[in-house]
Amino acid sequence: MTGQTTPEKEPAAKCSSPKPYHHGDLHREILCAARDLLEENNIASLSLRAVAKKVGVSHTAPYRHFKDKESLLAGIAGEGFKEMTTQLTEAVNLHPGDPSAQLQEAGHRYVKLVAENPQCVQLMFGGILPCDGTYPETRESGDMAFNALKTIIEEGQALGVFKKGDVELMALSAWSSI
Amino acid sequence: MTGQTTPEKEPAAKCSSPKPYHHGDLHREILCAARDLLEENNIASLSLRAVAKKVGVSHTAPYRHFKDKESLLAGIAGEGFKEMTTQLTEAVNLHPGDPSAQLQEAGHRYVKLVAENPQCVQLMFGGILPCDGTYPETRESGDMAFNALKTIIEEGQALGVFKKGDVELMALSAWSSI
DNA sequence: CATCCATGTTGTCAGTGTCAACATACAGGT
DNA sequence: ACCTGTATGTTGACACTGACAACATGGATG
Repeated sequence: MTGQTTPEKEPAAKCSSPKPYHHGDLHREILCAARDLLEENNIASLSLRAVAKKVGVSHTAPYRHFKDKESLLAGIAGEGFKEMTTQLTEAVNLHPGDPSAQLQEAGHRYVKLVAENPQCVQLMFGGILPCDGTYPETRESGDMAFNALKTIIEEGQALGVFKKGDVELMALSAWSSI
Repeated sequence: MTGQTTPEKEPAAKCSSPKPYHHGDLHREILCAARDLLEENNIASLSLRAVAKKVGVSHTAPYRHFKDKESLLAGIAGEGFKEMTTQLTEAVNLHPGDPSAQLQEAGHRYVKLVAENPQCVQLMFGGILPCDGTYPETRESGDMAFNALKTIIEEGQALGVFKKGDVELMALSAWSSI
């Protein structure tokens, strides 16, 4: 094919990956494939090699994007937290000025998220990953989701809808009870 | 009967195992060793072979006592629940007629148990094991612990110390918040 | 055009879960 | 006392896995 224009690659979804080199954003594709395989079975039976095969690369290719298996898991958890943040934010935007409805909507969306991605949620909250600073990105994403929840409660207190009290503690309570 | 001519074996702790054949209660020794190794690292890095080596048997010996690795994990979780039931019961007996103190004591003991056996607790509540009837014995032990907690709350309500309400729900709340 | 480095592949290794085949010793019937 | 079945333990093997080293490739940069 002489008229070889740049091998057009699919838009590669929505992620913010700066450098798609040879492959079209392998990092993202691996994350997606891993997430799919994770939900198909369980965490223990997720293998890097299966992920690589699903994406269509060699069995060590993932090591160019994730230090080891746990690192990949942390990546998946991070995506989960981002998704959760999105849901919480949408819940807020859907009911402006009504923290009570926001909280209910948030709860509803959370249940749905758990129902659809049980293994991923397990990964996020199951204590499989170390909670220290081993995976800063994952931790950051988790904090964002936590803050989104805290925001709802703070707003509710400001408007007198929720009882006053330690926001941190209340958020933590709601957080842990899920 | 020349008294106990049978080769004297150590009391083998407190478990109810009827038939120590060749080895002296391998089933129990495997459980103990597995629990130790589990706490030394984490669930993912616990291997049957390491357990077998620690006990001093061949790498397939555990298969005579546990169907597979998950089954062994379920056994460990069961032991954990039994231990928890013991702690809850002791908390009750320590403060007869004072459900409030019972609950506090129970909480105290629970925290201690978590601090000393984090991996085991993770196994019990982390959702790693299937919650359906796959491991009846484990489930039964778990129910016993749950009932022990329920008992405290019921007694508290009967004595007017705790607010009335759905016992099941309150217990579930306390249960899940830990 | 030369070079570097991020990316991807091949080959390899030790470790793991699990099974089949075999060995052993206790139990109960005869 | 012997025979025999069965619960228990061992040896050997297999496929799979995570991880590493060495090598290949191609885009970016000078």
